[in-house]
Amino acid sequence: MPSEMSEAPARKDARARLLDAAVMAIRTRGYSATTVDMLCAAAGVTKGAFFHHFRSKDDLGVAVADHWSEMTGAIFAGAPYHDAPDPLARILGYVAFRKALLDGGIADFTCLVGTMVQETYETSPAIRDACERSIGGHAATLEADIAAAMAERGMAPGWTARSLALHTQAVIQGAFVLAKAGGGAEVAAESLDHLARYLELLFTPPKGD
Amino acid sequence: MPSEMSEAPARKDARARLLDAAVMAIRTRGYSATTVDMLCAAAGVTKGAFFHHFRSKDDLGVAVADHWSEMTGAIFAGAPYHDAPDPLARILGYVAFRKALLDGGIADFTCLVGTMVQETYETSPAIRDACERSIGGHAATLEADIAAAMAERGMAPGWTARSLALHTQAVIQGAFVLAKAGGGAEVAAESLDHLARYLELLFTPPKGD
DNA sequence: GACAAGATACCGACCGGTTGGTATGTTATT
DNA sequence: AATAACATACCAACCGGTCGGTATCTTGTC
Repeated sequence: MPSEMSEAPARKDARARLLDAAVMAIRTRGYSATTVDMLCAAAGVTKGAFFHHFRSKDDLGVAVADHWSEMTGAIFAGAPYHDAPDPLARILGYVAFRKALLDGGIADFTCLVGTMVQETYETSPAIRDACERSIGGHAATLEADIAAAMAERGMAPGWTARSLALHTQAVIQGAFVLAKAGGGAEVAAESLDHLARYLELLFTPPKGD
Repeated sequence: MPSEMSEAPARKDARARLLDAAVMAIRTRGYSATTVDMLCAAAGVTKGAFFHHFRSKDDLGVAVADHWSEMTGAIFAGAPYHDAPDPLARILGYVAFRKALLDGGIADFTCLVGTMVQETYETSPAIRDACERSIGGHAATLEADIAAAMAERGMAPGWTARSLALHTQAVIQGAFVLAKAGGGAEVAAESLDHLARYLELLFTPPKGD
């Protein structure tokens, strides 16, 4: 089997360059408006190379969603908020980390799979499933901390750790939509502030202990 | 000048049929993947009629966003939650109303302008502005109730009525993204439950009065 | 109220460019 | 010499948009 970490081939291979180009192009223009030709131009390869590595445009869509899962998985796995001893601090640290990520242009901080699934959920089940894996898998990394914070307080609320983890993702995805409509990261940041406030209120007993 | 409410012309005119077709097509497939030809086929008109009423596809995009604003504006203006005497009850009534709207297929309850702005925010300023007007205008209908609930309690928090109104829209938009990825309305409904819980906690003093 | 004149609504064939995709090379690595 | 990794050339279908034309409705004038 081909080793992924063989000697550096001087330049990244066409497949990796196409995936990187696809991430930015789709975040900027969406999936349907991103053409194979512009991907090849951005990656500096020809169409022959594209269809050597991907059977179809939809196949690229699935691959880029998986690529996105790996990219973001590495970023969040290496983030410092995991070091906090208190589960609630880790959860709030996650939200603060996401807020810190709201930097640069809109295409630089918005979510590839969130954008892609809006266009393809009905027409391409394979892409939709890849997007669901990406979002669901990321939400799962929060679930343990949420469950720990609940157990620490002996909470038995009418909601589950999973539903709260998914809710955080809903806020984040929605914040991106508003940022695109309103033209800036500020609206998104304020929404993340509300999310952090909700989490604090949820895990703070109504009467001082 | 031609009266808009003249004798019913037996069938809706082509422009209205095209706008209705565009609402469903774009909610299902997105803006870019929706072609002028399929719109004409769905509306039962020809391309000549399309370009008689709209200068371009983007012009249709702007018109359908405005059409959406009018449609949803009428629905929410006529909804019963406005009758509650308490401002907080009206706010929670709004969230409950939105939850009740989560019915039917995904394309039947998701947001046209939220979908459209994700694809066009960078490439079509006119469409993006129309989507911003739609979302911002809808959020503004919540702002007065939020401000009233704040004033009623003498609150002076670190957030504004507008930011909370926009946050509700972020949750709703994000819930739609998760519904498309996860394939159902249940995830969206649970996120709206979290939103309602946040609003209750926000407007409930931490100590019993 | 008859009638010319113009505006409006709509049709469907057509156009140049673009689309995703293919067939067939050529080159580099093992 | 196999095989993977590309490049070149090409295609049929489709894309948004244009065009000349027609039917209908409105309006002003006598």
